[in-house]
Amino acid sequence: MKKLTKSEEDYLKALFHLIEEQQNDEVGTNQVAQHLDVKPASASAMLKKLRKKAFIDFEKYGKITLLPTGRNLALDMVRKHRLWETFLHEHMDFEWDEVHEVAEQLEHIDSDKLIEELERFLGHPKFDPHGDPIPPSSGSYKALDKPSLADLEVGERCYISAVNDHSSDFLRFVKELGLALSSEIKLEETRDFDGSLSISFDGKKINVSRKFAQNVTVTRIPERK
Amino acid sequence: MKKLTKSEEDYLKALFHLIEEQQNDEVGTNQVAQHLDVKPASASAMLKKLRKKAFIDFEKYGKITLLPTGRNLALDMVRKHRLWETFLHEHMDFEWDEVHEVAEQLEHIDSDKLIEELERFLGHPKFDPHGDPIPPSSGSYKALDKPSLADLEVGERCYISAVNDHSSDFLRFVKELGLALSSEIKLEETRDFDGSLSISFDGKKINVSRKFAQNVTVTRIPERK
DNA sequence: TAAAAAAGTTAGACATGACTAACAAATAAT
DNA sequence: ATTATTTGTTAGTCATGTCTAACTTTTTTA
Repeated sequence: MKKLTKSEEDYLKALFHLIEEQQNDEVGTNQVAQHLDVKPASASAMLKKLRKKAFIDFEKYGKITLLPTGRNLALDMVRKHRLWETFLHEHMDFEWDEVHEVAEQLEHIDSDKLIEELERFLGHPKFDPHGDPIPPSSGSYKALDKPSLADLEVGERCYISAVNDHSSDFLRFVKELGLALSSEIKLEETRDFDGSLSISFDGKKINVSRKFAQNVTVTRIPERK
Repeated sequence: MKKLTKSEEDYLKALFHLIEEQQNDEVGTNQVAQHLDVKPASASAMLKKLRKKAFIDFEKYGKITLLPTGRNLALDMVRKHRLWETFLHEHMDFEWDEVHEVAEQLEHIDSDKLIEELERFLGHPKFDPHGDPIPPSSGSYKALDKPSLADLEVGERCYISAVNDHSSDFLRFVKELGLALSSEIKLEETRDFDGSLSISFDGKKINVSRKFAQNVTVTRIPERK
């Protein structure tokens, strides 16, 4: 799992907060832009990038959804932010209104060990200085985060390990395609304009939508050299 | 004093370390590049930028010098790095060989208060986990860091408050120009290709070299609107 | 001291992530 | 239902900091 840029992390966290704050989960480009103090055009570009990486999803002109992977990453940022705020308040003599700005910087420090140790040092706090809950380490269920067909790189091969949509509609479609758990699938190409994918298996090559691909959990086949 | 970018800080710290490590202070572009794992061309560009900001000095194809301002900033980075290393080692259970990488990130956190508090929290340590000395806060003498003629922005006005080169050669030249402590000087323009400056005073407009300007300490005259 | 090697610079390209200006789509108001 | 407004997108620009390739200067060495 490759490292995110500071900006990518900021956007994911912003999306998470906007979804939390508003009871409804109708998050739009302009809200994100305003929250991060950038212009809508900039947000638009970054959101497209995050969609391509399958952290979020949205249709053109539509509302934005945090996908599980993106949500986990956002939770991780919130967790780090609140642990650092607690540290600043309890040990560095920062007032509750001083902690945010510095925590905003500290949350981007990349070290799993540091965060684990920090949590231990602080005595596994459940709440930050503002009374907001500190999310638990996502380490556990992050490990369980299975890749979907949409997470593959072009050229990668995989087997289907599960399907996540149990609607008869979806299952019927899978069957119709001739896809089975034993099929060795290869990702042939992805199309940026609509996120759809081309896959091949059993000598056939077909197109599937991104939505479809996200609902198919897979096991990667290591590249043979 | 405007904030430096992460890269600028890295380059200043690299220069400081290269000068320290080698007994001689002959630091070149390629050494800097190698130390920071970038190509010489990249280092060349950044060094030019730092020279323009008067943190360092060097002639084309020549060796690099850290000017006082740059040295202070570098010392600040070293101080922060070593304080964080101490923190990681003593409180976060990091081994001596694990601290560096994370401290490398933490040293760029921008908060004077945090560093002061961290130092207090650690009990004002004199040495880091590797036994390297932790430089004292430069806060004190940083405040005394007087701007030179070369630090002005184009259009700014100032009075001369002191000259730093006491050679008769230099002093004779100042007198010859007709410059006096009471002269109101305005920086007219700067030329990137050789760093020289155009200044005006008493109705005259003259050219001086960057070396010259760096040896003239000034008091800024606030802009009148 | 003249050729070879090393060190340093410039020019031009690229990625990231901002911006503005112009346009398109969706929602709200009359 | 047809404007008007808000929301979102695209195209093109810019700054930062990196890169490669080609070139120049300095230093080494034979």
